[in-house]
Amino acid sequence: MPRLPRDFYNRDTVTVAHELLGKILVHQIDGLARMARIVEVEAYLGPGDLAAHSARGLTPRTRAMFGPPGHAYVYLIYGMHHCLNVVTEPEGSGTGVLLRAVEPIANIEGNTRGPGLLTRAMGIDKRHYGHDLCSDELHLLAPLHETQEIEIVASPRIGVPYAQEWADKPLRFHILGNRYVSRK
DNA sequence: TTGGCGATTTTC
DNA sequence: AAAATCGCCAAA
Repeated sequence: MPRLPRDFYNRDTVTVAHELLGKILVHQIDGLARMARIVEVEAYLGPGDLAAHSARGLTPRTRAMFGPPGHAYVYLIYGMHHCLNVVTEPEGSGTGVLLRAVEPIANIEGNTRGPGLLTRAMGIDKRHYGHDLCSDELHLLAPLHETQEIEIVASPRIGVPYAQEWADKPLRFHILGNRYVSRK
């Protein structure tokens, strides 16, 4: 299967979010490839998006989100869970896509239905902050052909009621009918 | 230096 | 419905 090139990520964030659905996340640990299919994501559109961390501006924490596309923005939430984002658009944009749920394919143990759960199951944590997603260790693959056409459902993002008019925008996307989506 | 809080998950 | 748990960041 072809690995997604950096150019894939250097595009409009909503476009990338849509196209990430059905792609395969790969993390190599001790020669073992943990693989899972992305079934749910959320788009964060930069400093103007009040739900995005980058709305706070360039800080030590958001540095990776303002970095070049095709890298990982990992953060710790509620003091106990890691979340993985894919950085999109040209360097400095502060945009990215949160991976919220994946479907296990190979070498995966445990629940993957939720942003904190999928990072745990994939073995991803702060060590991967700013990590290159075009690397041998951590990258994404495009299936040669979809087993079936993917239907995308849009809905408001989870857990951002404070973001005022941005709270209700339909920037969460998931694969219609997939059982590994984090919520009904 | 300090205090409030969060792109969550689990349990009561 | 509420706890668990800690790094980030704005304010002082």
